[in-house]
Amino acid sequence: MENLAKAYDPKEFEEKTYKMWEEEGHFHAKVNPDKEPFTIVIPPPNITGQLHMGHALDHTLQDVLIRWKRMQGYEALWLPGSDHASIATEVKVVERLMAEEGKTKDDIGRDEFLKRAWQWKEEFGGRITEQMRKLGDSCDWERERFTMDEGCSKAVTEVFIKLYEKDLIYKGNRIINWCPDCLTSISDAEVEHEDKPGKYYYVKYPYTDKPDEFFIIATTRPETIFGDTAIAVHPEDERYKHLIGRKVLVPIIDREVEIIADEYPDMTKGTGALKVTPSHDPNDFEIGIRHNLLQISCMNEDGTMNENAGKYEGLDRYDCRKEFVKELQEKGLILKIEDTEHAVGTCYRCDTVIEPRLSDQWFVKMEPLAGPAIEAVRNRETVFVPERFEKIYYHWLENIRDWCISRQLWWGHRIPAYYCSDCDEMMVQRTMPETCQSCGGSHIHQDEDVLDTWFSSALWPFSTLGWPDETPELEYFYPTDVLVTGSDIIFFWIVRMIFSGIEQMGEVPFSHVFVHGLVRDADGRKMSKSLGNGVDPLEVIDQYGADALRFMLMIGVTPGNDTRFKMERLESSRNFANKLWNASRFVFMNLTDDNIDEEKALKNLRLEDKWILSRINNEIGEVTRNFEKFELAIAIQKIYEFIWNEYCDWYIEFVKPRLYSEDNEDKNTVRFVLTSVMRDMLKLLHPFMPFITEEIWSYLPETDERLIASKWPEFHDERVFTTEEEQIKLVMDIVRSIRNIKAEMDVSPSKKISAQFIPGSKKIKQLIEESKSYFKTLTNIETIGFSENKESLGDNMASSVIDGVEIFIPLTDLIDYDKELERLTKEKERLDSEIKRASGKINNKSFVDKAPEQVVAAEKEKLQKYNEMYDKIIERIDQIKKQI
RNA sequence: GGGCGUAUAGCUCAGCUGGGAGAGCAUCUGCCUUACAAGCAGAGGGUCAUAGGUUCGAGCCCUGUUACGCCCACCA
Repeated sequence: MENLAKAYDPKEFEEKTYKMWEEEGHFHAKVNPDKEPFTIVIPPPNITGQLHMGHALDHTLQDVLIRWKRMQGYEALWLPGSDHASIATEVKVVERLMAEEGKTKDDIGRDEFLKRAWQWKEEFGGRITEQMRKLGDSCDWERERFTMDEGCSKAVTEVFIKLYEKDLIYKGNRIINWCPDCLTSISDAEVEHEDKPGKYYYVKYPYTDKPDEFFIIATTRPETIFGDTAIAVHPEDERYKHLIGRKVLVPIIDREVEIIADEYPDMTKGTGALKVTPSHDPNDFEIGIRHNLLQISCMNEDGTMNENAGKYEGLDRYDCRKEFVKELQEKGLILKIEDTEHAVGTCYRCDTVIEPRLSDQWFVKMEPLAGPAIEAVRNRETVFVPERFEKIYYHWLENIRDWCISRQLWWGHRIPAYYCSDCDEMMVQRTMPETCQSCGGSHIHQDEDVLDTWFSSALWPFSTLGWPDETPELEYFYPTDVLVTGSDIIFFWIVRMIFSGIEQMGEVPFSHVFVHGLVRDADGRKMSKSLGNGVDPLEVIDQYGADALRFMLMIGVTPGNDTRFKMERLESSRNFANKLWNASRFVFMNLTDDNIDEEKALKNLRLEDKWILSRINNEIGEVTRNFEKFELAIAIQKIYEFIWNEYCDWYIEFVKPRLYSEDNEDKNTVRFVLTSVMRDMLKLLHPFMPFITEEIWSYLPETDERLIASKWPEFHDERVFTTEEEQIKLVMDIVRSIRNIKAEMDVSPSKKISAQFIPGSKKIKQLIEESKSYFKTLTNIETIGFSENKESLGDNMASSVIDGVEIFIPLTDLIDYDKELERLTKEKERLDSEIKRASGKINNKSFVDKAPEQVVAAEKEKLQKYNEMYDKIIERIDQIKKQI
């Protein structure tokens, strides 16, 4: 019989096993009408990305679910791919271009730049998929996709045109979030808000008719004063009511603006009056629309001031603020300056402060799309796990504004809008028109902008399955089942996939959203590049194996909550793998090349055999239920405890003597039980620790299929052995009790001793009699005897009382009665508190009246038991006291 | 400003439907017992943040408070 290597070394088999799975086609899913599909599409990692701990967690969750469902007989598809990550990649390529060639993107032009970007994709796009293989991700690589491949791009154009034709996409001159560093617009979701210290500047605006009198407004952004085109006050504001309609001069530049009435200003904030700058503030923009105000922009796209700022032209916005405030102060136009703290929008990529900017952009009209998306979650077509994330989802959709989808970048899906250079006609269509539909001219050019990366990600669940073509894959695998993701991209991605799926497919893209938290460092900090506290999963895998990493990430976490990465946790995970490895080695060591006779074995099952079969059967039922409820941490915990505490610590120890005996028939039984239970536990563990389980599985006799392709075990009623479970429990109690006595009374564990029992019943006596061999192996009890009463047993004994039996251990050395008394007193006190608790309940009339019958009965039974044990302990204590 | 999460052993965290508080690590004691010292056996250690409430019964449900963390937000 072949056996495992002496030491557990994941390097020996992880890579090899993965290759074997892939070559044998286990990851590939195809349209199969005989099976139910189960589908997960991967959150496509950026092509700029490297595998980090967040991926490791995210992917392990998906792989666990996929492997489980595959074993359950589903046609399980885990569809992999990557995202072109428009802005992130563009930044990288620009950096590289500068570093290697000293050129900017404008130097080389659009076409050449795109060539470099594709080069980047070819070079680094595959990096992460190689890393995913190390982790064990069982993706269907034959179906790998990229958001800018032909099919996905076709889907993007199709969706754009469909939405445009439904008036759900429009082009408009609006205030958008502009990043002066990335030089592109970004969506609301891409703006992060940070509280930053700032100042309130109280600025004096002289009245046109009375230049010596001033109207005071407070602003945090004096540099935008150059764009002021009105002053707004609330129509109900008693302080200002009479001033409505009067005119003031914008300081320094002396532009005449009117004091207008608008509902927007908050009378309790600042001076209650607002300077209106429609080109530099979204609210002011709205006010401007309502009052038909001029839109004067005073900044360039890189955040410097333009010609409207007069002598400040060319100055950076913050330098301008400084200089301009200085001038105002010098001219006595500042009443006061107050410190304040206010939220500032920053770019999520480069952290630059966002400049609201008026420009021509493309938008998706959100309201008609948000409604159905809210409905779908309300009526449970899509369920969030844990549910609390639904609130976040609703809140965002209920307050949504139109989505700015155009980006002033080159890397991405170019907007399918074409313009006639002769007559300015705009044509939105799938391919570039040859002539203008309006004037017939042939000077056509395409819109320069590309689409927000998330526009294509939003289509991922169906674009990857062939849409807009009606493929069999789309028909079979859509809608998908679970979408696994971190809470940070609910807005960016989940929301947009849901409304896109509903709009384009008429059906939600997935039935469950399984949300997980962050992997933090040992001190609870977010892992980040700038902090340099990230732990590289590949290094971890190299050192401890992928199974240990996966196990660590899965155990002891609550869905949606963050987890900390601790080296000790990793070690204990590796130790578990090692434990399983060695237990398996032990089992194989005791097998022969002869076949195991299952039928015979089942007829000859002994107490512990039935017990462990009953226990694994129970685990199968429970673990499967946990899986169904996404309680993966609970499932893995149970499997861990079963393998270590029951299979290894007890069952193997129970059967050792049987394996070393000459009774071949009994050995057959043990071998059957050992391998049968091992088969089931390997199956239960496989989704979590695929490599080691597959490796061990391959050594099991009579195994003609891979574990990955084996059938998930099922609960069987005929494998429930309640009586045996109870009997084993008593045996274990006795063993623990004897071990405890030996340890506490300083008897060497290896010392062979005898034991005397006073059993509470004939049945118990018989059980103890039959369990002699267990006591011998597990506690070194050579001989046992029975007595009717304590008095007949003689002196120099340590003792213990457990439910149903009193145990006495004769000591060869002189017993330390004080120590013994101390031990017994501790036991007595423990019982005492139990009795107090139980009797308190039983004597409480309302408990007996109102609690469920079962609970009351159980409590009564316990109380009786405890009382009996208590009496025996007291007797024993008295007996010892006499002897002292 | 609004919303959410967390608070349980020295540390990191579980605790699934309300019914005698658990794990890993750390600590103490004893073991190289022919699967495993990455191990085995035994032990110690908790007023479950806090104040109320519901209930026969609360770590778990409800309300308030405190601390920490996160998300959202167009208060000049």
